[in-house]
Amino acid sequence: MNISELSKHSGLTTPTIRYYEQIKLLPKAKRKANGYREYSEDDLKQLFLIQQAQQVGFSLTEIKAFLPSNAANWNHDTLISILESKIKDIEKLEQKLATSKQNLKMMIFAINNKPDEITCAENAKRLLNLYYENDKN
Amino acid sequence: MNISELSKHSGLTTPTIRYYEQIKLLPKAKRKANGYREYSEDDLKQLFLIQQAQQVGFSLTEIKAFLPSNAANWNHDTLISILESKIKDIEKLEQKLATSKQNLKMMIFAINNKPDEITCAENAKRLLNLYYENDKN
DNA sequence: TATAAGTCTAAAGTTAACTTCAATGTCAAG
DNA sequence: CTTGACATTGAAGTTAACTTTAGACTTATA
Repeated sequence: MNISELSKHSGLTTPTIRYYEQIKLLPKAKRKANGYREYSEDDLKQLFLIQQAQQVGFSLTEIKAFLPSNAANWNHDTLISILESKIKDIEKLEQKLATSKQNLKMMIFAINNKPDEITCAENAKRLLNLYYENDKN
Repeated sequence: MNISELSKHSGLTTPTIRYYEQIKLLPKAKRKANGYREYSEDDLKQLFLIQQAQQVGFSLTEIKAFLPSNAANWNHDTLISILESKIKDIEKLEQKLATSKQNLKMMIFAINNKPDEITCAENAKRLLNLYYENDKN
């Protein structure tokens, strides 16, 4: 497929795809006789993988290091340990998300139950404290 | 406390703290007679809150919109709905993290169980496919 | 066959979130 | 009373991840 088709399927713009090739996040694309890039399903899969990794907070540099297409450069144990450390990263992030969610729920509760006699400014301060107290536990 | 003390407690550098004031993520600091900024515990709490929100993927602009110190500008219902939408964002992200973690575990499994007869390059392709198949479910 | 749509490249521009710099002022210790 | 650590400002520089621009070539459509 041409680059615009890959763009449509992947949700990335064509300049972004070319940029990814440039920074070696994608292998150098095969070229047709006319010089146009030619892509396969595998490229599309790789773009999905990249996007997913990116959405959960990995930088393009990190992603590059752990793409299957680079697997040939790795030794087995290094690879496994990289993957395992990524899992740990994710678990840390999951923990943070859980805390944040808790905090947000708490703020909603606090706002809904604001004592009538306090002002907005006082309430803001109260919320900040609530939020913070919750973080510590 | 002085800015360097706030820096130490919060883990942010002093230029970052001044930068946050500049972009109004922090209220304009009170000044001592000599012109030095003077901070309170509340500022520290706010910095923790900011860092936490940032770690789970919110931009500084988003964070600014939802800091308790801005609560006075909001109306009750808008505020609640912002908070609720943040919770939804977090839940989406949690979903993505879970998928990614699954994928990583699968890759580890696949690597450990690589059939002896296939080459590294073939294995890489196999991994990419495994990864992608897993995403769809 | 002309004109629009798609592709190419290299290079410059953009945005977020900081960091670094330069020039200057303040304070605490010996 | 000077030396070193800390503070101030405004402005310029940095990095990641793109996007936009410009100029040229190719392909599909009316």
